[in-house]
Amino acid sequence: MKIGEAARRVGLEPSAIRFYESAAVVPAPGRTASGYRDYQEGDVETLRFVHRLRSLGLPLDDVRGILNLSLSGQAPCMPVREAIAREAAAIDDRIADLLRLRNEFARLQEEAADMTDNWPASCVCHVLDDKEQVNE
Amino acid sequence: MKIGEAARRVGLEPSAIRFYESAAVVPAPGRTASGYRDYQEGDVETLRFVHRLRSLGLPLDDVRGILNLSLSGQAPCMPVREAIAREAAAIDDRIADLLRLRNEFARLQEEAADMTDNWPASCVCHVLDDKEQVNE
DNA sequence: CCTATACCTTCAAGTGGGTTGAAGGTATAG
DNA sequence: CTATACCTTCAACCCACTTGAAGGTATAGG
Repeated sequence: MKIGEAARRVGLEPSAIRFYESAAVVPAPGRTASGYRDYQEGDVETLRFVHRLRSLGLPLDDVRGILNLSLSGQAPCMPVREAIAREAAAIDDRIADLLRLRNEFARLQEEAADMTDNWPASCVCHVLDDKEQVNE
Repeated sequence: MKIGEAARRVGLEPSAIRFYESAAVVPAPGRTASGYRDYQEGDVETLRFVHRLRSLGLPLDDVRGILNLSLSGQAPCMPVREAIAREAAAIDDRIADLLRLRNEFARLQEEAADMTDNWPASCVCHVLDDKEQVNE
Protein backbone atom coordinates (compact mmCIF):
# COMPACT_ATOMS: atom_id res chain seq x y z
CA MET A 1 0.00 0.00 0.00
CA LYS A 2 1.13 3.58 -0.61
CA ILE A 3 2.02 6.08 2.08
CA GLY A 4 -1.36 7.80 2.17
CA GLU A 5 -3.24 4.64 3.01
CA ALA A 6 -0.62 3.55 5.54
CA ALA A 7 -0.87 7.00 7.13
CA ARG A 8 -4.67 6.75 7.32
CA ARG A 9 -4.46 3.31 8.84
CA VAL A 10 -2.03 4.26 11.63
CA GLY A 11 -3.28 7.78 12.24
CA LEU A 12 -0.15 9.64 11.17
CA GLU A 13 0.52 12.25 8.49
CA PRO A 14 2.48 11.05 5.46
CA SER A 15 5.02 13.76 6.23
CA ALA A 16 5.49 12.33 9.72
CA ILE A 17 6.08 8.85 8.31
CA ARG A 18 8.69 10.20 5.88
CA PHE A 19 10.25 12.06 8.77
CA TYR A 20 10.47 8.88 10.87
CA GLU A 21 12.14 7.15 7.96
CA SER A 22 14.61 10.00 7.44
CA ALA A 23 15.36 9.98 11.16
CA ALA A 24 16.11 6.24 11.04
CA VAL A 25 13.32 5.46 13.47
CA VAL A 26 11.62 3.05 11.07
CA PRO A 27 13.34 1.18 8.22
CA ALA A 28 12.73 2.33 4.66
CA PRO A 29 9.90 0.34 3.02
CA GLY A 30 10.04 -1.20 -0.43
CA ARG A 31 9.24 0.83 -3.54
CA THR A 32 6.88 0.31 -6.42
CA ALA A 33 8.22 0.28 -9.97
CA SER A 34 7.39 3.96 -10.23
CA GLY A 35 9.22 4.90 -7.03
CA TYR A 36 6.36 5.13 -4.56
CA ARG A 37 6.91 3.83 -1.04
CA ASP A 38 5.18 0.46 -0.72
CA TYR A 39 4.19 -0.58 2.79
CA GLN A 40 3.49 -4.14 3.95
CA GLU A 41 1.33 -5.14 6.90
CA GLY A 42 4.44 -5.53 9.02
CA ASP A 43 5.51 -1.98 8.24
CA VAL A 44 2.09 -0.74 9.24
CA GLU A 45 2.34 -2.55 12.55
CA THR A 46 5.75 -1.02 13.14
CA LEU A 47 4.38 2.43 12.37
CA ARG A 48 1.43 1.80 14.67
CA PHE A 49 3.88 0.83 17.43
CA VAL A 50 5.84 4.03 16.85
CA HIS A 51 2.68 6.12 16.86
CA ARG A 52 1.62 4.45 20.06
CA LEU A 53 4.93 5.04 21.84
CA ARG A 54 5.00 8.64 20.61
CA SER A 55 1.42 9.24 21.69
CA LEU A 56 2.45 7.97 25.11
CA GLY A 57 4.99 10.76 25.10
CA LEU A 58 8.24 8.83 24.66
CA PRO A 59 10.96 10.89 22.97
CA LEU A 60 12.01 9.72 19.51
CA ASP A 61 15.39 8.62 20.83
CA ASP A 62 13.70 6.10 23.14
CA VAL A 63 11.38 4.96 20.38
CA ARG A 64 14.32 4.47 18.03
CA GLY A 65 16.22 2.47 20.62
CA ILE A 66 13.28 0.27 21.52
CA LEU A 67 12.46 -0.36 17.88
CA ASN A 68 16.02 -1.16 16.90
CA LEU A 69 16.16 -3.70 19.69
CA SER A 70 12.75 -5.05 18.80
CA LEU A 71 13.40 -5.38 15.06
CA SER A 72 16.76 -7.07 15.69
CA GLY A 73 14.94 -9.84 17.58
CA GLN A 74 15.90 -8.82 21.10
CA ALA A 75 13.32 -8.30 23.78
CA PRO A 76 12.79 -4.61 24.52
CA CYS A 77 10.88 -5.54 27.64
CA MET A 78 13.08 -3.89 30.20
CA PRO A 79 13.81 -0.80 28.12
CA VAL A 80 10.09 -0.47 27.44
CA ARG A 81 9.23 -0.93 31.08
CA GLU A 82 11.83 1.59 32.16
CA ALA A 83 10.74 4.09 29.55
CA ILE A 84 7.13 3.60 30.59
CA ALA A 85 7.96 4.09 34.26
CA ARG A 86 10.01 7.21 33.53
CA GLU A 87 7.27 8.61 31.37
CA ALA A 88 4.54 7.81 33.89
CA ALA A 89 6.44 9.78 36.52
CA ALA A 90 6.92 12.64 34.07
CA ILE A 91 3.21 12.63 33.32
CA ASP A 92 2.40 12.85 37.02
CA ASP A 93 4.68 15.87 37.25
CA ARG A 94 3.09 17.49 34.23
CA ILE A 95 -0.41 16.91 35.59
CA ALA A 96 0.54 18.39 38.96
CA ASP A 97 2.08 21.42 37.21
CA LEU A 98 -0.98 21.93 35.08
CA LEU A 99 -3.37 21.62 38.00
CA ARG A 100 -1.45 24.28 39.89
CA LEU A 101 -1.51 26.43 36.77
CA ARG A 102 -5.21 25.81 36.34
CA ASN A 103 -5.88 26.96 39.92
CA GLU A 104 -3.84 30.05 39.22
CA PHE A 105 -5.96 30.77 36.15
CA ALA A 106 -9.19 30.20 38.03
CA ARG A 107 -8.09 32.76 40.62
CA LEU A 108 -7.02 35.19 37.91
CA GLN A 109 -10.34 34.90 36.16
CA GLU A 110 -12.33 35.30 39.36
CA GLU A 111 -10.43 38.42 40.27
CA ALA A 112 -10.75 39.74 36.75
CA ALA A 113 -14.50 39.18 36.80
CA ASP A 114 -14.76 41.48 39.84
CA MET A 115 -13.07 44.32 38.02
CA THR A 116 -14.38 46.96 35.71
CA ASP A 117 -12.35 48.19 32.80
CA ASN A 118 -11.61 51.77 33.91
CA TRP A 119 -7.94 51.41 33.42
CA PRO A 120 -5.55 51.97 35.12
CA ALA A 121 -7.35 52.10 38.44
CA SER A 122 -8.87 48.69 38.06
CA CYS A 123 -7.24 46.41 35.58
CA VAL A 124 -6.91 42.70 35.31
CA CYS A 125 -3.25 43.22 34.51
CA HIS A 126 -2.65 44.28 38.09
CA VAL A 127 -3.68 40.80 39.04
CA LEU A 128 -0.44 39.70 37.47
CA ASP A 129 1.77 42.24 39.21
CA ASP A 130 2.67 40.98 42.63
CA LYS A 131 1.90 37.30 42.68
CA GLU A 132 4.45 34.70 43.51
CA GLN A 133 5.79 32.88 40.49
CA VAL A 134 4.02 29.74 39.33
CA ASN A 135 6.95 27.73 38.04
CA GLU A 136 10.46 27.08 39.45
CA MET B 1 22.52 46.08 37.02
CA LYS B 2 24.03 43.64 34.55
CA ILE B 3 22.18 40.84 32.79
CA GLY B 4 23.25 38.11 35.21
CA GLU B 5 21.77 39.84 38.23
CA ALA B 6 18.60 40.78 36.34
CA ALA B 7 18.29 37.16 35.26
CA ARG B 8 18.70 35.94 38.82
CA ARG B 9 16.11 38.40 40.05
CA VAL B 10 13.43 37.45 37.53
CA GLY B 11 14.21 33.75 37.28
CA LEU B 12 15.28 33.70 33.65
CA GLU B 13 18.50 32.67 31.92
CA PRO B 14 20.60 35.53 30.52
CA SER B 15 20.33 33.84 27.12
CA ALA B 16 16.53 33.94 27.35
CA ILE B 17 16.61 37.66 28.16
CA ARG B 18 18.88 38.34 25.17
CA PHE B 19 16.53 36.26 23.08
CA TYR B 20 13.50 38.29 24.19
CA GLU B 21 15.36 41.45 23.27
CA SER B 22 16.35 40.10 19.85
CA ALA B 23 12.76 39.00 19.27
CA ALA B 24 11.52 42.52 20.08
CA VAL B 25 9.49 41.27 23.03
CA VAL B 26 11.20 43.62 25.47
CA PRO B 27 12.92 46.90 24.60
CA ALA B 28 16.72 47.00 24.58
CA PRO B 29 18.09 48.26 27.91
CA GLY B 30 20.77 50.90 28.32
CA ARG B 31 24.45 50.01 28.10
CA THR B 32 27.39 50.67 30.39
CA ALA B 33 30.44 52.48 29.05
CA SER B 34 32.01 49.12 28.31
CA GLY B 35 29.03 47.82 26.38
CA TYR B 36 27.32 45.68 29.00
CA ARG B 37 23.52 45.67 29.12
CA ASP B 38 22.42 47.82 32.06
CA TYR B 39 18.98 47.06 33.51
CA GLN B 40 16.85 49.43 35.60
CA GLU B 41 14.16 48.42 38.06
CA GLY B 42 11.51 49.10 35.44
CA ASP B 43 13.23 46.73 33.02
CA VAL B 44 13.29 44.07 35.70
CA GLU B 45 9.56 44.50 36.26
CA THR B 46 8.94 44.19 32.54
CA LEU B 47 11.01 41.02 32.41
CA ARG B 48 9.15 39.65 35.40
CA PHE B 49 5.86 40.34 33.65
CA VAL B 50 7.13 38.52 30.55
CA HIS B 51 8.33 35.61 32.64
CA ARG B 52 4.96 35.43 34.32
CA LEU B 53 2.98 35.47 31.09
CA ARG B 54 5.31 32.85 29.59
CA SER B 55 5.08 30.65 32.65
CA LEU B 56 1.30 30.84 32.23
CA GLY B 57 1.92 29.37 28.79
CA LEU B 58 1.07 32.34 26.59
CA PRO B 59 2.89 32.22 23.24
CA LEU B 60 5.55 34.87 22.65
CA ASP B 61 3.39 36.55 20.01
CA ASP B 62 0.69 37.22 22.61
CA VAL B 63 3.25 38.39 25.14
CA ARG B 64 4.79 40.75 22.60
CA GLY B 65 1.38 42.19 21.71
CA ILE B 66 0.33 42.64 25.32
CA LEU B 67 3.62 44.24 26.25
CA ASN B 68 3.67 46.63 23.29
CA LEU B 69 0.22 47.81 24.28
CA SER B 70 1.21 48.05 27.91
CA LEU B 71 4.44 49.96 27.30
CA SER B 72 2.73 52.40 24.93
CA GLY B 73 0.39 53.39 27.75
CA GLN B 74 -2.69 51.51 26.61
CA ALA B 75 -4.63 49.10 28.75
CA PRO B 76 -3.91 45.54 27.70
CA CYS B 77 -6.78 44.32 29.86
CA MET B 78 -8.97 42.81 27.17
CA PRO B 79 -6.12 41.14 25.28
CA VAL B 80 -4.80 39.79 28.55
CA ARG B 81 -8.22 38.49 29.53
CA GLU B 82 -8.73 36.89 26.16
CA ALA B 83 -5.29 35.32 26.14
CA ILE B 84 -5.83 34.03 29.65
CA ALA B 85 -9.22 32.56 28.75
CA ARG B 86 -7.80 30.88 25.64
CA GLU B 87 -4.92 29.47 27.59
CA ALA B 88 -7.12 28.27 30.43
CA ALA B 89 -9.22 26.30 27.95
CA ALA B 90 -6.07 24.85 26.40
CA ILE B 91 -4.87 23.84 29.87
CA ASP B 92 -8.15 22.06 30.55
CA ASP B 93 -7.68 20.11 27.33
CA ARG B 94 -4.11 19.24 28.18
CA ILE B 95 -5.10 18.06 31.66
CA ALA B 96 -7.85 15.87 30.23
CA ASP B 97 -5.41 14.38 27.71
CA LEU B 98 -2.84 13.71 30.38
CA LEU B 99 -5.33 12.10 32.72
CA ARG B 100 -6.43 9.72 29.97
CA LEU B 101 -2.78 9.01 29.25
CA ARG B 102 -2.10 8.45 32.93
CA ASN B 103 -4.89 5.86 33.15
CA GLU B 104 -3.42 4.13 30.15
CA PHE B 105 -0.03 4.00 31.84
CA ALA B 106 -1.48 2.68 35.06
CA ARG B 107 -3.10 -0.16 33.13
CA LEU B 108 0.13 -0.84 31.23
CA GLN B 109 2.12 -1.01 34.44
CA GLU B 110 -0.40 -3.29 36.11
CA GLU B 111 -0.35 -5.65 33.16
CA ALA B 112 3.43 -5.50 33.01
CA ALA B 113 3.68 -6.33 36.69
CA ASP B 114 1.73 -9.53 36.10
CA MET B 115 4.17 -10.74 33.49
CA THR B 116 7.41 -12.60 33.74
CA ASP B 117 10.29 -11.83 31.46
CA ASN B 118 10.44 -15.03 29.41
CA TRP B 119 10.30 -13.26 26.12
CA PRO B 120 8.65 -13.54 23.69
CA ALA B 121 5.84 -15.52 25.27
CA SER B 122 5.16 -12.97 27.95
CA CYS B 123 6.46 -9.50 27.34
CA VAL B 124 5.32 -6.06 28.31
CA CYS B 125 5.70 -5.08 24.67
CA HIS B 126 2.70 -7.21 23.80
CA VAL B 127 0.72 -5.00 26.09
CA LEU B 128 1.26 -2.28 23.53
CA ASP B 129 0.23 -4.28 20.49
CA ASP B 130 -3.53 -4.21 20.16
CA LYS B 131 -4.79 -1.31 22.19
CA GLU B 132 -6.98 1.37 20.80
CA GLN B 133 -5.13 4.59 20.17
CA VAL B 134 -4.90 7.13 22.96
CA ASN B 135 -4.93 10.36 21.00
CA GLU B 136 -7.04 11.56 18.08
C1' DC C 1 52.06 44.17 36.94
C1' DC C 2 50.33 39.48 36.18
C1' DT C 3 46.95 36.13 36.47
C1' DA C 4 42.78 33.67 37.56
C1' DT C 5 37.97 33.86 37.57
C1' DA C 6 33.69 35.25 36.60
C1' DC C 7 31.37 37.77 34.19
C1' DC C 8 29.92 40.02 29.65
C1' DT C 9 29.58 40.61 24.19
C1' DT C 10 28.06 38.88 19.29
C1' DC C 11 26.90 35.64 15.99
C1' DA C 12 25.97 31.09 14.20
C1' DA C 13 24.23 26.77 14.69
C1' DG C 14 21.62 23.18 17.11
C1' DT C 15 17.43 21.22 19.60
C1' DG C 16 12.80 18.28 18.93
C1' DG C 17 9.36 16.75 16.17
C1' DG C 18 7.81 17.52 12.86
C1' DT C 19 4.99 20.89 8.94
C1' DT C 20 4.83 23.49 4.71
C1' DG C 21 5.94 24.62 0.11
C1' DA C 22 8.03 24.36 -4.44
C1' DA C 23 8.79 21.77 -8.39
C1' DG C 24 7.88 17.87 -10.58
C1' DG C 25 6.33 12.76 -11.53
C1' DT C 26 2.36 9.20 -11.77
C1' DA C 27 -2.12 6.80 -11.69
C1' DT C 28 -6.87 6.81 -12.81
C1' DA C 29 -11.48 8.27 -14.19
C1' DG C 30 -14.29 10.53 -17.50
C1' DC D 1 -6.80 14.88 -23.27
C1' DT D 2 -7.42 16.64 -19.03
C1' DA D 3 -8.61 16.99 -14.25
C1' DT D 4 -7.62 15.31 -9.84
C1' DA D 5 -5.50 13.07 -6.42
C1' DC D 6 -1.99 11.10 -5.27
C1' DC D 7 3.26 10.51 -4.90
C1' DT D 8 8.52 12.08 -4.96
C1' DT D 9 12.66 15.03 -3.07
C1' DC D 10 14.67 18.81 -0.96
C1' DA D 11 14.86 22.96 1.54
C1' DA D 12 13.08 26.04 4.62
C1' DC D 13 10.23 27.13 8.44
C1' DC D 14 8.00 26.69 13.33
C1' DC D 15 8.74 27.64 18.64
C1' DA D 16 11.37 29.16 22.34
C1' DC D 17 15.16 29.00 23.38
C1' DT D 18 20.21 26.83 24.39
C1' DT D 19 24.94 26.05 23.29
C1' DG D 20 29.39 27.09 21.65
C1' DA D 21 33.11 29.74 19.71
C1' DA D 22 35.83 33.68 19.92
C1' DG D 23 36.77 37.47 22.24
C1' DG D 24 36.24 41.66 25.69
C1' DT D 25 36.00 43.39 30.76
C1' DA D 26 35.92 43.80 35.84
C1' DT D 27 37.86 42.50 40.08
C1' DA D 28 40.50 40.17 43.63
C1' DG D 29 44.82 38.11 45.14
C1' DG D 30 49.74 37.62 44.91
